[in-house]
Amino acid sequence: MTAPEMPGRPEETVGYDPTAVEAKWRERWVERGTNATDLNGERPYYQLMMFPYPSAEGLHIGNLYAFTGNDIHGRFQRLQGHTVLQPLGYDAFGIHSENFALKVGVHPMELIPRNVANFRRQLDRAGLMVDWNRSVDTTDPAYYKWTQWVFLKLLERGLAYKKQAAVNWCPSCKTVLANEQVEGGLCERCKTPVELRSLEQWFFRITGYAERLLGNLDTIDWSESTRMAQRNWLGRSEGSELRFRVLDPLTDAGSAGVMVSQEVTSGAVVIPVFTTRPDTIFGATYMVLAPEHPSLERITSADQRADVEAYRDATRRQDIVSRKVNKEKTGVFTGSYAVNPASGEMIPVWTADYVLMEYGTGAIMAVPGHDERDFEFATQFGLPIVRVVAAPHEGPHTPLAAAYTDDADGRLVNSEHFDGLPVADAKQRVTEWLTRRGAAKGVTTFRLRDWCISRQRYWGPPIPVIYCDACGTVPVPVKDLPVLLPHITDYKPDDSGVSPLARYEEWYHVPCPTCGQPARRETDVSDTFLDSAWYFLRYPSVPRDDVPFDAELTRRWLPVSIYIGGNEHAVLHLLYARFINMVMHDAGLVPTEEPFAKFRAHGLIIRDGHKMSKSRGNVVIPDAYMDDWGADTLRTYLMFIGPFEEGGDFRDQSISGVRRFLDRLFASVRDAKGDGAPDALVMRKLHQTIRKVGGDLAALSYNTAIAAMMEYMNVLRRGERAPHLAEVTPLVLLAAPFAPHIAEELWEMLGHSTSIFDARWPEVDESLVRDDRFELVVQVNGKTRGKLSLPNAVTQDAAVAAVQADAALSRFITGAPKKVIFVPGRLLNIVV
RNA sequence: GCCCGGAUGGCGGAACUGGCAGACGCACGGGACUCAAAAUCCCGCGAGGGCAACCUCAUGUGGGUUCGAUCCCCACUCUGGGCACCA
Repeated sequence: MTAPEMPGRPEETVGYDPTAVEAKWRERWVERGTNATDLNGERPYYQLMMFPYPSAEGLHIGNLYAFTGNDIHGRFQRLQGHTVLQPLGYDAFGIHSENFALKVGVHPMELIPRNVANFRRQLDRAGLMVDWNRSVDTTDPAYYKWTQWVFLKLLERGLAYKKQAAVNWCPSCKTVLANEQVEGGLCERCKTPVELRSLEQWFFRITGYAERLLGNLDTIDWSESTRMAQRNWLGRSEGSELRFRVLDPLTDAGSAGVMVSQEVTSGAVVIPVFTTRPDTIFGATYMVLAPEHPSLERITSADQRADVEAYRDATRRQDIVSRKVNKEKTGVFTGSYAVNPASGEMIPVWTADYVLMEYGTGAIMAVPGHDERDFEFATQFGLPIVRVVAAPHEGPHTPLAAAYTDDADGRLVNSEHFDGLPVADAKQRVTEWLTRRGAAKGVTTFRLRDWCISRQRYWGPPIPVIYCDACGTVPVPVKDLPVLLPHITDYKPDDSGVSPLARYEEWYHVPCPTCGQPARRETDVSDTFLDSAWYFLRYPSVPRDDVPFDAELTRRWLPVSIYIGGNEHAVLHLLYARFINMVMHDAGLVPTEEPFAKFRAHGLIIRDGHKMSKSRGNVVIPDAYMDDWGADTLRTYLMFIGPFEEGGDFRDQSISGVRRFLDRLFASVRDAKGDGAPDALVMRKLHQTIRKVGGDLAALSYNTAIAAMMEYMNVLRRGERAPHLAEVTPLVLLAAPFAPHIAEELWEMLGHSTSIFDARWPEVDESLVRDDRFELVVQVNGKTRGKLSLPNAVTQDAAVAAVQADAALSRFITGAPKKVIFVPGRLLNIVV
């Protein structure tokens, strides 16, 4: 021990110097290789945190919050005897970096290493148990070589394809956005209204995995809110596909009021529609096709052609915002009629942009009586509204003031032989009936679209494909990877719809790998989300250069034991990562379908009741707090603010309480003595605390774990007595995950020459915790009136007798007890 | 509009499976130490009443179930988030 012994008067020398202690242990950890993971070690535990984007501003307090919560869990698992792999890397490709580089006029290839170095410095200061031997940087050719390999793997498995598609185009970022990157019609990055543009794009067939991505959600240990967000995003609906015959306007000359017999409609176009309410088929009074529907032109009558084309052109030009914000419905009659397959009636066919080509079949049967949108449209254009469901108090002709969409206790009306059936029964019966007439039942539709991964930008991994006039689309051979991103000075995007790389002929001219003739490279780069969709597979295999991930190591370390990150990635990153992992599993390269056995979203840190923002000037700079208080105090305080999964409010005032706790911890160890026997009551509290903290750490309930340690500290330091070594040594271990530097220092003061993180978590001694007496809560008529200390084995009768013998309690009992509720070991309630 | 979650002292928050509401910390008040201050240590700290022992009220609002409700049920208010013309 280095400090002088001053039992009884610790207050004069309380306190420690975090700056010196933390610097010492940062160095010592590097020297000893404390944070390096032996990948062949026993009981592997893969502790993963979402890797950061290394911004120029440096580490954000939100990053630090997430990483600290992660680190504490990882350190705890290590103390539990696991070999913990806790890697961290950088997600440095993407529009964010590129835009920033353009703004400050520094090439991203110079900017990113600078930012990474600054991040690394801050991360080291925070005392994270990160194995830097297994880091990744998505912009490093040694990494994106394998991102390109992932693309080729999907191409090989028929999961990557190219198509001309209307895509979301941000006129400000000058690039295509994935649906996930459009929020309310605005670019999530720059808030510019997104336009529709038709471009040739690479897509991943994630929709083919929708059913499994949904089904597996029930099998993984994730926060319910995250799973719910994914379910909503996948948006599965089950229904039927009905076939509507549209009479050919050329041969049938169909017009209002003219019934055309089915025999003369042989040239009719059949248009499938998807519905979740086949029971309302008799109420389908018109049909609507999306303006982009391929059959629209075929069915439009000559006299309506001009109107329909004008409408289609108008909607095409319109950006998503005005389509979605303009609530009033627009549409045009096509001049054609379709046959309602249930009633045989002729119903008009319209086109309107409230029907989306991307969902279902791009055409609907409109049931204005029982669908709000159809009701609005029918009202606006004077189309017939027919009631086919009636609530208990309504009849078949009760007028509809609005769409009646409630299907709980309605019964069918105006539906021929189905009249009177409750909706639930009708759904089944009508579906069966329609199925016999050519409809398809049990059809599922997803809201999810295929993942567009093309980006017409510079700062990303080039998509590894070559176009040859003779051989067509040729994948770059794996041996030729990586397709290096060239260092070009003019990487500013333009309106051309192609990547800046397309301006560099010397780069994109390349001989065809198959025939050797002159060919051209793909000039688009891939979406940043592809970089992050597989990085967790890479960590254990760094620095292998011959494979993306080693078979043996992957089998040993995957799936990830626990993944911690922000809920803002609930539907983007987490869904893509699950998809890519599932594909790799199908390819036999990864042991499980799901990459993350357990996922927990951490909360957000706000400050003084408000979200942190530069404009508000309330941003917490981690460096400043580490200077003033030390990293250990900042870490512990962040975790003490509130439940880790909920976040909390950062208040400057409150941090002092945590620092006081660490000062007292330091003083306790320094003052502890080894002679004599430890105090029995203190030891009981200690072992209760060991149990409590262990349980809380496993459950990420860090705030209550810290409270429990503080509570123990209050017991430990009560009175003038110097603590006993046996009373403080386990406490150092409990505090170690939170405050690793001071814990190492104290561990050394306690005479250890190896790292505290190579020690073991203290065992709970149940014999110390157990007590043969307990505090019985005494209630009279449900009101607590006091408590009695009684033996554990006390019977109800004995407990009642004890209460009656106690003057302070028995005075509440007036008359004979009517009823007695006795909860052994806890409570006695006497009802009089 | 639909789907999740939340609301507890001056503040952040705690409370196992329906069983002592307010742990722990901050702020605040009082005391010890000091010439003094800071630091440190000790005591108090939901509201109202009482000299006191104690009593009454109290977990967003209004009902309900129960011996007993912060916890379960119904209705509502406010609030955070997700989805949103998805047929």
